[in-house]
Amino acid sequence: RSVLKTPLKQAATSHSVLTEIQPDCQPLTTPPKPKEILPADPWTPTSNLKMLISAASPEIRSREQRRELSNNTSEVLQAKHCLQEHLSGDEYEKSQPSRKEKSLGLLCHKFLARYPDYPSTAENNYICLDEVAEELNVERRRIYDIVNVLESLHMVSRLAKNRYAWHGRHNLSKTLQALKKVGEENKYTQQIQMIKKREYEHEFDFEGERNEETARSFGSNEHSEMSFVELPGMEFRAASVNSRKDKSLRVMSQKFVMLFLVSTPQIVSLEVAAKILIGEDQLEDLDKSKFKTKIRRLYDIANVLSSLELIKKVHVTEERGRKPAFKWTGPEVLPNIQDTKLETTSTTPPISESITSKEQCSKNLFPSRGKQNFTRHPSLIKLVKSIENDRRKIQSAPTSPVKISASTDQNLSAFPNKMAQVTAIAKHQLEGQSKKAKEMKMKLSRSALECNLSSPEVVPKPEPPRTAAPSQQAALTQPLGVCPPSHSSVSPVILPHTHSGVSYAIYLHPSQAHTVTTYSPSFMLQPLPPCANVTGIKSINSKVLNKIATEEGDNQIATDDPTKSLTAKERPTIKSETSSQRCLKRSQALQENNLIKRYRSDEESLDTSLTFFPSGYLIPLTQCTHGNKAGFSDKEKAGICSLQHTTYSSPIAGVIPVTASELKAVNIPAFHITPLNIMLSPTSIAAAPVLSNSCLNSSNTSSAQNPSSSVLNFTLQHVGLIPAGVQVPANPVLQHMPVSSQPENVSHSSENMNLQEEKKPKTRIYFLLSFPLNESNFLSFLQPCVPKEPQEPRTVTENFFRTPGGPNTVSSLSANSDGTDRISQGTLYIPQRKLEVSED
DNA sequence: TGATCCCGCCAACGT
DNA sequence: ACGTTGGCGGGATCA
Repeated sequence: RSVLKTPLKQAATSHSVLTEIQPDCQPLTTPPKPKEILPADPWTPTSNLKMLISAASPEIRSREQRRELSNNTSEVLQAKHCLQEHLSGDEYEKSQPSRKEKSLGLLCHKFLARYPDYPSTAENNYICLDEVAEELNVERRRIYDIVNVLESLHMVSRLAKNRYAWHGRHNLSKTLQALKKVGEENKYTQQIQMIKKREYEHEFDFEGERNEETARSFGSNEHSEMSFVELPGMEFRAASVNSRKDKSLRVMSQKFVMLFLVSTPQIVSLEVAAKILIGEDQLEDLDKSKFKTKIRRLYDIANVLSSLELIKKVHVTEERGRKPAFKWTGPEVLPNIQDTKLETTSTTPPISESITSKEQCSKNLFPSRGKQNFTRHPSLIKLVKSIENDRRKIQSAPTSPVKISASTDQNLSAFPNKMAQVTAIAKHQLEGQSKKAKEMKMKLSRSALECNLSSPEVVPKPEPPRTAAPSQQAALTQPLGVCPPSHSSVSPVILPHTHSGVSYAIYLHPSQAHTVTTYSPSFMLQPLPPCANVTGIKSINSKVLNKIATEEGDNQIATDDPTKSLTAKERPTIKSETSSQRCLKRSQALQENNLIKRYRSDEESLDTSLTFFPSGYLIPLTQCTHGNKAGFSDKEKAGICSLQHTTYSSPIAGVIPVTASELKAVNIPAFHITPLNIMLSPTSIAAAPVLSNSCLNSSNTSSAQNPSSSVLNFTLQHVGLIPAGVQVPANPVLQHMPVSSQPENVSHSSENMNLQEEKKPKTRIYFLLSFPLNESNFLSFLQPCVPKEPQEPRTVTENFFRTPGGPNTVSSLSANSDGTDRISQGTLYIPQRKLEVSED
């Protein structure tokens, strides 16, 4: 036993060195290992020891242990050491109590080992911070570091006070897509170049213009927005209550990730990252301490991301010297825009193009801010180029191929030695699960579409074998970016995600979030699939309406089983009807009534509903779609489609008879949006531009989109974003624009979108704006963004919301079984997955 | 030594 | 008041 568990720990304290030096002996110097109880160490979840230990306060106990143990430790260490050697030989790894053992990276591995990469919806993967802290034997503070980063990736979401829900990598691809998009919007690429340029200049000392320009462009606009944008968000739910300022870590983490996603080489040095992150507020003059602090934080984030295998450390050799940097080793994120299905696995999307389009978009969006132009002095450009070239010389180590699932072995190899063992262990365990899931996904995706992603595995077809379940899961999981096929029904459909499909809501302005919340509730979404399986997503919506609140509470629970979720839902609100069918009907009816117009959807129509979250970060909407499509009846689809088109033009209002609450629920669903939703906080107008940018990409046609203010108001109110009395004007606006569902429609808009055209239908996008806009602004925002690939609509999602006005809902929510307070805040959120199903 | 980054104080916020 | 979150930076370790 000792072997297993401890190996890690003790092993060489710091590393091999120690071991070598004092292999047997006691570690005089540092009491290395003080560690706590040995047994516990093994990250094994089970470790009872931990429990025991936990009894004492963590710190105290840890310290005491250290002291006490130190003596023993040496012995232990030796033993372990031996063992280790046997085991792996060299790698004794780090286990000791040494600093490394305590590293965030290792801790994160342990943490991750406790949960599957692709948890099934059914399980209640909820995380109790206290428990985790105890089990892992660390102070809670450390767990926050991990969780915060995971939150930024939507791998976890906060449910309540000490609770978080584990989503694993299901939403990862979407999140990454959203982040990429935002990063592009923010022009991080340019910012990076500027920074580099500056550095370069400094060295050589150029003239002034550069500085000024850069500074300006840099400083002024975008960042600020960006920052806000980034607020960390969680996936679906907003769970959060995020009150605090969600500042740093979460946001920082997202930004950091964005940098990788927009960088061509996908390598980002800490220095540059720190500057950009800081820069947002203040241009360059960073003060040193600030810079230093930022770097520290980046290390924290990087450790977690590294544990996730999204990045790995490398060194960039520039003119100056080597600089620590990180290379993205995560999945490639397809640009939305792009065309669809490529088969290439590799990444090679036309970055330049995308950027360009983006830029344009941004310009369009923010016309006023002209400054943005990137600086483009010729001379500068040259510099930049040269720099970049240098940059490319990075030494990165091996990169691991990536992602997807690589086989276990590969993954292992990739890991650093130290961690490797540990990780490996954990991973192995986990991998089984994740791997399977991945495979399934892959298969599915492939079969469905041929995505590009990268899946190593090639199996083209989905196998039916496990299928039922698997398929579902796959759907749930969201495959990495794949594309989507649109398609029809069933099978492939699910695959949710595709990048293109990504919809996300951006909430700008963190602080605002509160505010936002206020007025807006959230609304959300629904998903449906789960319940019925595929069936009626929409129906769900209706249900949702009814009980949204309840659901939320359920959601955790619900998550597990769609079925259950339903029931749960029922109880609260609905109760009876429960059957999903009914829901569906209702929902359908509502939808139809309400709204919606349809658009053409064809099969593809996605149905989807979206949700908006008030939360502050980027939220990818997940969707659940899986079932939906299939589930939906044609009519629904039709109805939906129709709605959209008209929607703005004519407010739904007339149509809707339903109660507000219903509307809320319904509306969204009705809308069916697949596309993006963006919420801006009112305050941050500045932010707006950002948003717009995103939209930009898509481009668009401006067309018609402008909704009249009245419409907006109406919509918003119904949706619950704003209180009934409130008028939009200054407030948020909601709109949605349909893009064409089909390519054609889109096409007109811009070339950017071209690609899309070919492919499938496009999705529609809706935006929610919370800040005051002018009409003119508004228009710009409206522009539809079409995802590149249209994917299917996936959608579903979650739902719920809270409204300011709707205390009821809220309260009910709060009632959740969990007891969590999540809702208390008003936000709601719902279980995304609940419906999902998966499982099967 | 510079690169990393653990540790934990203590403030902000919630309850 | 107390508990939860988590910003922040000193200073210990690592390389």
